[in-house]
Amino acid sequence: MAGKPTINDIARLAGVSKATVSRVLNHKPDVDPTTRDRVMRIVEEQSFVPSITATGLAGGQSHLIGALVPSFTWPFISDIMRGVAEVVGLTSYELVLYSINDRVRENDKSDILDHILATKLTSGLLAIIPGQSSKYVTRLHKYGLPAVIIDDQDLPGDIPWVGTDHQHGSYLATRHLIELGHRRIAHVQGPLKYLCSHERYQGYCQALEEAGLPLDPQLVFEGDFMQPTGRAAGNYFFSLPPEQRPTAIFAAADLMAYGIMAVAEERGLQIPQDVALIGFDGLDSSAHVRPALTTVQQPFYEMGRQATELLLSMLDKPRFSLRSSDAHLSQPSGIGRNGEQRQEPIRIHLATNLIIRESCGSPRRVPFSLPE
Amino acid sequence: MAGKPTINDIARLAGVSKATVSRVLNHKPDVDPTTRDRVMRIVEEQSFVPSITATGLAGGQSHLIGALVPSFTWPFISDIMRGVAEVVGLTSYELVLYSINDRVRENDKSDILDHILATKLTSGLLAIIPGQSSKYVTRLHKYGLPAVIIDDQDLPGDIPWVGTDHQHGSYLATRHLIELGHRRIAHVQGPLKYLCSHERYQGYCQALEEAGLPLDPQLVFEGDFMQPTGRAAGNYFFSLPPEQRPTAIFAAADLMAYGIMAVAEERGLQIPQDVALIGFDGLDSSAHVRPALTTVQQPFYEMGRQATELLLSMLDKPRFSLRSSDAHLSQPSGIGRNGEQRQEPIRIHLATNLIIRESCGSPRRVPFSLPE
DNA sequence: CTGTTAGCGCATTCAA
DNA sequence: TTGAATGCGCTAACAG
Repeated sequence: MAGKPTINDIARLAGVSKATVSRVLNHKPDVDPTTRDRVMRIVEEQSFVPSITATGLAGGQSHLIGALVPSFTWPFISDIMRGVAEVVGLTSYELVLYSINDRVRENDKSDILDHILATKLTSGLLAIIPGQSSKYVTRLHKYGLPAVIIDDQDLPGDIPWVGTDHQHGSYLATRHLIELGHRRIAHVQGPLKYLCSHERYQGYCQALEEAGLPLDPQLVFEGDFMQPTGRAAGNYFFSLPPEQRPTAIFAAADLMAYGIMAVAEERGLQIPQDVALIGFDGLDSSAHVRPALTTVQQPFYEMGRQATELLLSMLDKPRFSLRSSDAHLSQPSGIGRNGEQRQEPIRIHLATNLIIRESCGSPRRVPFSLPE
Repeated sequence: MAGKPTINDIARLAGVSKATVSRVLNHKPDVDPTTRDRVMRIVEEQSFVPSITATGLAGGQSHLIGALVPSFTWPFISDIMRGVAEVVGLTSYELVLYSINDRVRENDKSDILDHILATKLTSGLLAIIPGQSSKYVTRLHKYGLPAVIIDDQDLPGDIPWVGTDHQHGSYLATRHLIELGHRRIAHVQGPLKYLCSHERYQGYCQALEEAGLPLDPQLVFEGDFMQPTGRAAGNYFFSLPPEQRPTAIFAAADLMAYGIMAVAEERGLQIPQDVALIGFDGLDSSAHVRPALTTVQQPFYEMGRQATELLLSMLDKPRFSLRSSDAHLSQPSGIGRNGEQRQEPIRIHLATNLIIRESCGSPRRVPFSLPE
């Protein structure tokens, strides 16, 4: 019995058939308690763990879930994966990592999904896949592979989705600047090919509108979430004639805010005295830059958790129960544990958290009160 | 034939037995070229991909490799995983992620390894596991699961290892400071429970000694790689009487260097004018802090690649060949493709790269020449 | 060179 | 409540 004990060994040692061992292992109801105990004792003694491979083959359920991640270039992928791993660790599932190479062409993404579908290794998929590519995931879902999209996507598709409430987060950030007394607030957008960029922009607009402030197109700049476009935005805004210059900037990504900070320093502008700044994402490093950056924190870890729980519940494992959560379900109606009668796709929007630090400063001028 | 075609379908369509299909798929030599072509055509037509699960079960080789990662809290895990994923993507293997929860107690790490061993899901393991815990990995290796340790470890064990040449990297950094004219160079160590902390310290000592500079214990401070201990070190060094104060600091981690920068700023000290600073790790963010941080860049991505290639070669897949590399193999003798006659464990030390930026400044005083 | 026969380790019938 | 048989999709040993 060197190596790994098999179900046969356990059956022999316990004096029962392997069928019975299997029954015990799978918590079948119809097992004599005495027999069950005897089997369990041997199982523990031998620290027997059934082979996932064989279980998968025989049962048709692989007990593996896949995670499709866009390489690891984005810092928050780590946080999402922490959440995913945590939840998966609580179950008998294992996690298979599919990563999209950075240098991959758009078509290849489709190939990867084909591959995932073709190998049928995993019985469910968590997809962190930005922008347009998410449409490929929809196809998976059609072919019967349960999938959950995390955060980003093209259009609200017909596939379960867990992500951030981008609009509300942006609304909070912009509103905070307004409450501090700012009236000329600029916004650096993310790339407009991403839905979330629009959503964040909407939040910005919403706050302005609510406060009765005009939306000045001159104060809106399209970036790409990365530092260099932050610099570009900074240079643009800071070159505006003084009276048209924004007194505050809301950047749709912390990295872009860093770029603005760099430009400000180069030009001798003080943050927050000369211009207030708020970012979006809540990267760890934002607490460490100087001045520390006020930012809208996305609940990445929680996103990973919830998405995994959702997927697991779709896989319909009775031993796993979806925890009550603080999520805002956009469709509060019954989740329909069994996929059959799911009428509308589940979409979970997680709340953001505005972390107020130095970069947005204290109230300036007379803070005017907002409409309730 | 809805769903996924099986090897039976292919066999029928091609008019051969499944054994033959299997032979073709596995590139067996003894197959009639005509037959091979015919089978391949059907395989492509049906875009048939054999089930990894079944292949594993039948062949005893799971075609899965595991990656054990210490949660994702360390920023460079991402880079390592990028390298790993890249190489795995080139093969027919898939990657299973085992992550060690942060909150896990030391014993639980052993449990995870037991779990990995017990489930026998993967046929090889890549372990990124800091410090003491690596001893558990050694056991895996004993039980016949090929494993490669990435970077950190307790003692030079008897297990294949791929990591950074910490000592030489530190040597380069310290030497650079010496060449810039510094004579009082402080060092902030990593936690001494990690071997690499000692190695980095040794590199520091080596450079001092080579330059005939005294090793002043007062200028050595034990940190823990994190920012707060960097602050502590900064406060300590900057409180020293002026003539005992270091003119340069070599921190064994970028994060600790950040802490020093923060303290310097608080005290009105200029970097690099008042004190030069070099970090270790080469985090992306180090290029973006102000002043930009000179640092010893660890080849994380390359580490991931090489470790994976090494593991794959141990798994002895003929279709995969270990690329020639720029690594310094500590044991240049034949690697012994087949595990049998491996006399000594393979240890690959990858070279670091000193990235010179603003934080260490230009030469001060009269740069004195070093012994060749 | 190729087909046939056995399993790999387990879950799931079907009888008993 | 349990045991015996059958098969998941594939590889491997054996013949032919």
